[in-house]
Amino acid sequence: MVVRRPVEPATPVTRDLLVAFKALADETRLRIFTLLTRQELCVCEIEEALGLPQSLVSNHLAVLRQAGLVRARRDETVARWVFYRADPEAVATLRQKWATLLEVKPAPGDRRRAEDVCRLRRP
Amino acid sequence: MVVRRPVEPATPVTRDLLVAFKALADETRLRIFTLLTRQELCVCEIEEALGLPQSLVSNHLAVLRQAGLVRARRDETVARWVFYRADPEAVATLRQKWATLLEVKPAPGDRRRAEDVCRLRRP
DNA sequence: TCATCATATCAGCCTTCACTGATATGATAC
DNA sequence: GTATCATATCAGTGAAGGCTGATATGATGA
Repeated sequence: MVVRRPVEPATPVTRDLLVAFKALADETRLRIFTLLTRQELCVCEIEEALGLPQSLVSNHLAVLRQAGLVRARRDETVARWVFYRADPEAVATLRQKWATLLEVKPAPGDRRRAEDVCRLRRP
Repeated sequence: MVVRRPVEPATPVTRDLLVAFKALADETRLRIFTLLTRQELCVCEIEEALGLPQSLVSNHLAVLRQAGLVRARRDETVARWVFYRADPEAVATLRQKWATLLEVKPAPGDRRRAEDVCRLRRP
C-alpha cells in the first residue's frame, strides 16, 4: 500500500498549461483551433469545413471555450449566428507560460514545482 | 446518419504537436517532464520527489519517451540506474511547430489544414 | 402563429487511459 | 549460487472522455 501525498491544486503556471494541453490533445479540437487562428468562423462553417456533425463541433467548441482558448461572439445583425475565434491574448499567455516552464529556474509562485525539486535535495 | 470523411493521417505539423499535447495533458506527466527539464534524474529519484509508486512513474516515463519528449540513458558505472532528461531538440522543435501552427498562412506541406480552409472557400 | 434555422445540451454507448498490484528482467552484492 | 536493487511490463479495474442521436432553446421569416 503506497501512501500518496494529497493532491494539491496545481500551480498557476502548470495549471494553465495543463488546461490548454488537455483541450488541444484531441485531433478534432486541434484542427478546429487551428482553423480559428486563421479566421473567425461560425459553427456551421466549421461543420462544413471539417465534415463533422453539428453537435460534435458544438461540443468541442465548448471545451475550447471553457479552456479559454477561443472566444464566442453573436453576430450583431443575425443573432442566431455565433462566431468563434482563437483568443490572441490566451495564445500569447500560453506561449509565455510554456517558455517559463522550460526555463532553468522555477518560476516565482510555482510552489508545487519548487517542492518537487526541493524534495530531491533532502538526503 | 452523417457520412464522415475518412480520417486521413494528420499532417506533419499537427501530428507532432498532437503527440506532444497528448503526452503533456496529464498532471503527473507534466510534473515529471517539468522536473526533467531542470535536471537529469533516475526513476527512483522521480518516485521520491513526487511520492508516486514505481510502476506508475515508469509507465509515465514510457509515454513521455514514446512521444519523443524525454531520453533515457543507462549509467555507465551502475548499469541498473536509468537516467532520464528532457530532449532539448524535441523541445526546440516543439516550440517551432507551435509557432508555425499559430502563423497566419498554412505551413507548407500542411495539407490537411489547407484542405480545411479551402473547403470554406467553395460556395 | 407556425416552420425553420443556428446553436446548445443531454443521455447512452463505447473507447481510451490512469492507476494499482503483481510479476518479469537484469544488474549488483554477498 | 542466492538475495536484493532498479526498472520494465502486464492484467484488471474504474473513471474520464469522444461520438452519436435526440431534444431544447432561441432567433428569424412567412
